[in-house]
Amino acid sequence: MNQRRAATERKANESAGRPGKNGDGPERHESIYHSISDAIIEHRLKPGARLREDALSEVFGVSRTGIRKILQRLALEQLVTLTPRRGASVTRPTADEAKDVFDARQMIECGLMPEVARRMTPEAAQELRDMARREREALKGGEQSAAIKLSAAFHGRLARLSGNATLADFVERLCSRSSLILAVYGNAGHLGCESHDHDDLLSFLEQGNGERAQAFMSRHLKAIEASLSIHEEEEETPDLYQIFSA
Amino acid sequence: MNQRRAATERKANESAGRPGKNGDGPERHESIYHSISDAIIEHRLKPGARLREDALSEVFGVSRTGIRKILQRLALEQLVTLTPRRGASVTRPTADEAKDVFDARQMIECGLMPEVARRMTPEAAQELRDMARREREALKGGEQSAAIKLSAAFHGRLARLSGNATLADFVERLCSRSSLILAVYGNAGHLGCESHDHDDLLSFLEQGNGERAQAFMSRHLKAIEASLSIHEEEEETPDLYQIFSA
DNA sequence: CGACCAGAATACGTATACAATGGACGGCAT
DNA sequence: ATGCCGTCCATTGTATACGTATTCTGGTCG
Repeated sequence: MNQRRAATERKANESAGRPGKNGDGPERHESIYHSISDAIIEHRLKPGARLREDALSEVFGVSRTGIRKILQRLALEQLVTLTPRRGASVTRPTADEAKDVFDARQMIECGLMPEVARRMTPEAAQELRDMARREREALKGGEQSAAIKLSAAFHGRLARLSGNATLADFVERLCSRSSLILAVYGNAGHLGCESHDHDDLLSFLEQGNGERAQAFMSRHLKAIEASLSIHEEEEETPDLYQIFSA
Repeated sequence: MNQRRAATERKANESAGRPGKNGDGPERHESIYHSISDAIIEHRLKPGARLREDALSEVFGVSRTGIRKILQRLALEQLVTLTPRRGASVTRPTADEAKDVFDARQMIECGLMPEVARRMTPEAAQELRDMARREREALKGGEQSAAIKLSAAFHGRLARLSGNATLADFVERLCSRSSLILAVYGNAGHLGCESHDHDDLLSFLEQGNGERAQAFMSRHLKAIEASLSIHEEEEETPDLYQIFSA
């Protein structure tokens, strides 16, 4: 009955992120994982933020064991960085990593477009249009965090339509990391995806025109990358030398 | 001093996979991880094999906590499957997954070839030629398991030369999974990579001919995939009926 | 003779307790 | 007054113990 004790204390459930759906069951960890990963993707947790194990365990009402498992999963997805003996913190992507991620998205997402165009169905198109609409509304309403998450979800859903689960997983991972990159190198007020880009892309896909969709996706990703201000932040102590010796 | 107790008992060290380099230090987990992952890639642990936590903890002389961490990491790389309440077992890839993996390799590895050709250096070429030679020797000597691991390492090293660490990680993951696929769907005696394919590929890369290297890689991967006998295996108990009723 | 149910054993999931390490603050010496 | 060193605290890493579910086996009933 140890599991129930946390539920009995009730404080954990009150402060949990999603009060409605935290069952006692085994999907509890999944729920916590999504709470944390959403918070990172939505920039509620900013790069560099420390994630202490016992703080998280207290917030979510589970013991440190479960938190550690979730933290390790997030670390393998490179959303958090695990420093030995120092704990976990939200990953701060370097400029090199940012370039790698966008190059990878160029290759994979663009390469997937022809197959996506081939498999596009009216139902899927409708669902994607809904997502694009909600993203536009969130953007207009000033809810940046919701817009970022919806944008990543749009790209992920699109990749999933290709039928290749492995590549879709890769794309989802890349989109999550892109959110982090936007948090570090993005300019406030000018979010990555233009408001109507996703709708335009959908039009090409509904026409079954994979080639134009591929070219458009390429421009789309290039535009996002170009909107970033990539400048290697100061690293460690060495920059102090070049700052004060100048 | 709890850590030392296992070392004192000495039985763990005697039966450990790599007796030489298991320090007490924090890289112990890394060593165990590689022991298990190598065993899977080399088909010493076959798909479907159960991986009991306490058995592993006894073999390696660490407690179940550390084993669980390693098992979860392997699960995220899809080398082992974690069934709730049932434990861990070596993943048995489905035919669909096999197709996804090889399609993904087509897209990523082929797409990487031009950049690899551009960045190829004499030193890197020499290292790759050594790996190809060792793979050929292992194949000739009948050491299938070593050849499989070297082949995966060759493809991974090649991808790493592109300079894109993210895509290189993806390729390494795909190569590991490919080893599993070969174990399930490969024909004994006819391993995936032809013995001189890797050498031929290296020639194109050394010439800086990215286009031909890309085309060759595409044929190379298609050849491997074609050499598999993809047939959905029987699932569960029903196969016993059709085996013994025949 | 076969199938189903029950009990026991085995193995996983979770929490908690303990140990070790790294950082921070305060004191002391120069 | 400042710089260095020692001690304390905070936080993670690891192990172990307990609870629970699943499975295998043995017995009984149809």
